Amino acid sequence: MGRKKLEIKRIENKSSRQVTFSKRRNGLIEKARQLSVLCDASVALLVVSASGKLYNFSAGDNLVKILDRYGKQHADDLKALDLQSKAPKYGSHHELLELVESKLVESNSDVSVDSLVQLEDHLETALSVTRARKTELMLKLVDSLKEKEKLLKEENQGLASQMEKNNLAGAEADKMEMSPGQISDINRPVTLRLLY
Amino acid sequence: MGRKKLEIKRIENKSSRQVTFSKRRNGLIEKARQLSVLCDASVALLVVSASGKLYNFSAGDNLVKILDRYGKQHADDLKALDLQSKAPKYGSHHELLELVESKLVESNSDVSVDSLVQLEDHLETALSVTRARKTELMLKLVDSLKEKEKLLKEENQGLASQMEKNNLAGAEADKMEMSPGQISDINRPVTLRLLY
DNA sequence: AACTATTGATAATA
DNA sequence: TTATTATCAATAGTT
Repeated sequence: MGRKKLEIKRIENKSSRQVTFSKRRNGLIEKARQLSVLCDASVALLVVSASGKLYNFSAGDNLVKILDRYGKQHADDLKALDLQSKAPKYGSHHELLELVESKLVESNSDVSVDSLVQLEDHLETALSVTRARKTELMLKLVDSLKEKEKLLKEENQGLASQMEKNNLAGAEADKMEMSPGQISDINRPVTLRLLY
Repeated sequence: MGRKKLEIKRIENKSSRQVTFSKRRNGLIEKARQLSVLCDASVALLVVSASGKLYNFSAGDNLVKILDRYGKQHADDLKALDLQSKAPKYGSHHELLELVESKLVESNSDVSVDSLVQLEDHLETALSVTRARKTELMLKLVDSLKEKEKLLKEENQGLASQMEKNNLAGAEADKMEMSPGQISDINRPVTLRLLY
């Protein structure tokens, strides 16, 4: 779409790569917006430049909802993420507060509205990503607890039925301390009451 | 880019909306791929169709890495922000809805910037409340599941020890089908392996 | 799914 | 960066 056909491979010239990045990034965002409007869809787009700067866009729904949805459908892919977040790399509470404070001072001394808008955007994206991860982690925790519960119930039932079997065998010999009736009326119902 | 200029607004005809969605989604993904290759960038793209189906694409890095990277980059700022959402107690859900609704009616009849600023404040508060409640409810769910787990474990242990007791009594009479050894070596360890 | 007439995007350029 | 414009690419409507 230009004066010449361009092969799709890394542009070696640094400045034209930069120009192309800027143009195509804007084009991509516009296309995303159009898709969202035309087809009533939600679109989230994250672009990280080679220099590490992140650009984000979302339409039709906020980024949180889209990411949440992704998290639910791809929980398995995200295990690595979970593991990383379990070993937090954050400093102490005190350190964090100091950092935030310094960022705020920074932004207060900079009077440009544009730069504040940019900062707002970055923080909002970061917040969205973090919220999505929080939600995802909590959902996974709930799932794992439910799974544990299921296994425990199975185990419990297995033990109860095994016990009943043994009790019947014992009753036959009339040597039991506790009758089968006591077991099924007192012990088993406790479990059932708690779980159903 | 077609036989006719297309206005960028929701396509009302369902089937042509579907066709356009499919075409443009593919186009968007191709553009994302090209940007990634040409400019050595990472791109993540999530698209949710009106019918709720999710399509995702990423290039240059996998989506998890892109999200994770950005999350970490700003994790420090966010930790502090999260702390804010712990304290406050708000009115009922119903009250809140009424407030928001009344503000919306107000703002539609009054276009002043001031009133919109006020509305923004109110809505942000409502959003915070909703988030806080979500988190609170999830934490409660987690707690209740953990409590269930604890009770089940106790129950399980009770059953196991009761069973062992019965088995010993039975063994004395030499009428057991299953020896105590089988129970403690085979049945009990399964529980332990699954839970710890 | 294909096919094209058109519009849209953008590479080179300034 | 921003603007221009000659080209190439995407796609809307059609088969």
